[in-house]
Amino acid sequence: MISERLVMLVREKGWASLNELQLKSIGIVKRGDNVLITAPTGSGKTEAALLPVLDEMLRTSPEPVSLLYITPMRALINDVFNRIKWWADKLGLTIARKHGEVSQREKNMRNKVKPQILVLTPESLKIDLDWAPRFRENYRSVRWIIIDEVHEIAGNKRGAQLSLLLERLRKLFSIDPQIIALSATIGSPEEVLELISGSSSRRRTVLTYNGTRKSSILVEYLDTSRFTGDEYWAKVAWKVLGEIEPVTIVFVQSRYAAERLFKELSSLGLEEIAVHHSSVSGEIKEDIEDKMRKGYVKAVITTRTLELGIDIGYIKKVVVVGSPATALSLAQKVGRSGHREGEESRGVVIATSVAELLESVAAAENMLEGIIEPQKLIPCPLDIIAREALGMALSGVEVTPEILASLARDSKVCRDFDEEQARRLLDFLSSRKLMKRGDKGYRLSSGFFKIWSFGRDKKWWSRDFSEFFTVISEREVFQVRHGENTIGELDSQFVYRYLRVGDTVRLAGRSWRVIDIDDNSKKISVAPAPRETSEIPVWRGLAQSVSNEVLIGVINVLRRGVSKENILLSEEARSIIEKAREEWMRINGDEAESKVWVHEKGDSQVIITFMGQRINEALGLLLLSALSRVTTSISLKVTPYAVMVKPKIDLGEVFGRFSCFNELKRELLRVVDRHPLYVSVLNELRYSLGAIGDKSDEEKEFVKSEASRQLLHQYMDIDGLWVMINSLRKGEIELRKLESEPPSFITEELSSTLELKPWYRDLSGALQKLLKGWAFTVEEISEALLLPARTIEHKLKEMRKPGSKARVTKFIDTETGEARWCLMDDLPGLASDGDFRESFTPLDNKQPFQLKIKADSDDAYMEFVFTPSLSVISEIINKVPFDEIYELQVQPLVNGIYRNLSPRYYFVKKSIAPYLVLNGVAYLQKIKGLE
DNA sequence: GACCTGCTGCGGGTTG
Repeated sequence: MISERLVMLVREKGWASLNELQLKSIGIVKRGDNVLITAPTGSGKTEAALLPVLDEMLRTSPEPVSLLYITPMRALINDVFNRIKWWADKLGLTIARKHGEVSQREKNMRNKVKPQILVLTPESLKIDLDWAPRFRENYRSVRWIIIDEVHEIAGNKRGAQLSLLLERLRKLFSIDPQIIALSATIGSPEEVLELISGSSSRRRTVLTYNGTRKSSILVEYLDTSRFTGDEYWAKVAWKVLGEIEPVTIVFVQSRYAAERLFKELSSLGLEEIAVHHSSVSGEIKEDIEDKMRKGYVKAVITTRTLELGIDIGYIKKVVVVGSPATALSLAQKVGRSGHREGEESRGVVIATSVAELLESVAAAENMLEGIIEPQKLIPCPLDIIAREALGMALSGVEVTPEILASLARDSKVCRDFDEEQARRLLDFLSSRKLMKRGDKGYRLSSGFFKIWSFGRDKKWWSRDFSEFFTVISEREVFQVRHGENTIGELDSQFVYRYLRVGDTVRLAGRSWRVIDIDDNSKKISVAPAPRETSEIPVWRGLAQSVSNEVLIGVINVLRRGVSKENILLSEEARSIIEKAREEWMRINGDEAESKVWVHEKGDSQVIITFMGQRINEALGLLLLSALSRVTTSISLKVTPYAVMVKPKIDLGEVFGRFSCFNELKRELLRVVDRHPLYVSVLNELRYSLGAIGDKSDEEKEFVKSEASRQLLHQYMDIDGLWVMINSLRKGEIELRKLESEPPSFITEELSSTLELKPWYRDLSGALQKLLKGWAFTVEEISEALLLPARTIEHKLKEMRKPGSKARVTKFIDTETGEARWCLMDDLPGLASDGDFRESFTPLDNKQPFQLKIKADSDDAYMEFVFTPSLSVISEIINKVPFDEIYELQVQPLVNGIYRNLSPRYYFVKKSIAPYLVLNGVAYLQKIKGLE
């Protein structure tokens, strides 16, 4: 099947023969189909794709560049480059590699010695298509494209980007290169193949190869519920220590956990172990990988970094600490072990809670059954399409709506993208000055280089030009500071979702009270706080969410017990599962039909749905919107099993409000921009669409609706929620009250989940808009904006200070005695003829009062005596030698019992001071009258 | 103290 020359080389490599996968793939690849080969790591995939292509290349000695080998990771490029180079050198083929860390010198060589084979990242391909006019011409002769580790990008925005790039390549040179994609076991191979095939006219073939390798999974339970801090880690370390058989990979869920466990294992006397995660330098990582190949280490503690890509030699065993959450992630981790033909992959999962235990068993069952989660791509991500439009313009093309629409459609990134939508996108980019109309279409405009800047005339919001080519956004963190000292960093998603001013958070081994959160500078100021029970533990609540497939598996385990034979359970794990099953059966009995249970306790309500994270997230958003009409203090927790909400709400009534899907969707869209994750989604879009700079406050409807759409798609399942509501309405699912306690693992899971809190992006802008022309109490504002009162009050106090963009002030509503806030500039209007006139009108203007004023908190008061009329007061105030008053106080001249009630006003501009003095007098006279 | 992935081209000039 392949030429003699290659066969000789296979022998020279020392291989007895090609393996089953390689033999199978040669025939299929030679047919010229677009192929997706799914096979476990270490089964010789690279050669399976490469050999038939090399064979063809030998026959035709094609022009440079004829083979593109694309992989999503730099480390993998270096690895693959060296492997292919061995063949290329022997066969007299030219080869080059390209990624961000390849030296300029090596990159420059490409134009001198043209490579027939080019190994590169999707981002480097984009650079060539957008920005390398000279080298780009070589792509004309591309005949094969191998895409390695395609499962790493098919489900995310990099996948959409690559799909668009491949389509651009086809259209640019009217070519139809053969696509050969390589992937680990995935859930939706056909769709992935379709996405990268785009408009190619070649036949599609999926080649699935499971090999002879079997897996066995041991699930263990470690009860950590009574332990915290050092004790917790000591317990985990002991457990892990007992599992290590060289070489073992131990997967944990955070870099911190990796370092902490390493320390603990070392102190237990374990030597020859290492830590591997993204913050470890590349050099050290390579050294560790080398030691693994040589068997010089006993164990490596790692995050996901060792799940990806390169060859790490023979691994005896894999240990996973915590819930694997998806069968895909478990399969990829366990697949790292037992690379010898015919040998088992051995995985041990250590669950640290009952829910984790159930999820681990379910994930293991799914994995062994081959139930792997499908890749879920956001359909039609406008930000990614915009980047391709800009990229084409950067390459000198005038982009027309026709070109853009057919590119998006043919690439399958956006199947129903029409010219009208394309025109709207291009018009929006033009309105943001990234593009402008040319003779035939849209060209690049100077605004593009203001965002993606070369360093000259850089604005504070500018990004480096090179960042234009990647869709991976920088990990955003808030810096936590106590005075001048930096305490640590917190992930922005964590902050948006769970942290508010006034909360107590645990960080760097102590408790801190949050004093201020500045969204612009991404800084949080804190002060030491006494230990409280209500503090927020940073490490909880943000783990990867449990997939629906695993959730269904959990329900099966609860109904039927553990069914697979190759899942081993420790005695303890088995009895814990039995206990959980008993509790489950106690409330559900043997009845097959689904129910939604509602359990009330005190002022809170637990809704047990078992419908998964995404439906429950949507339900949470719906409850947030419903409750916001009733109250201002809402507490909400979301898990895949249940939603907890405070205060209680009549669910039947809430669900009854919607008679069709569109009504439900409209309601959710109304409140979605207050969802804490909205900010992160929006931030990701803003740069691609140019929605930044001065006008960022008034987000254009265009950007807002795209951000809402992506948020709903990514984190919530509103179709699923509608199915649930509709089934409840039709009586197919029962809404039943649960009188007894819910199963304890559900309560346990809820208690370790953090409260979700609404977030307002640009809160001062929202307050400014709301307050315009009127005056509200904090309670009223908090209700209107769905935010806790203390957050509002904090912001308003900040906004009254000089220098604030929209200054506010507060006065007393004499009718109710409540404080009302308004825009400082609105005060004269409200005082003279608004509904609040009474609050600024003294009942008696003969009675003398005393006025006390100071410019700063340390200053002494200036004191004046006056009788209340606007002109008299203004005259007095004008004697004050400063424009900004720090504190202003009005007192009755005669001592009385209400002397202590003298109203005080802070941060007052001199021009509005007379009105506040009148307000103080009116208030004092009112309560005097009440005496 | 969630995790992971990526990131100018081209040609002319100077220096050893």
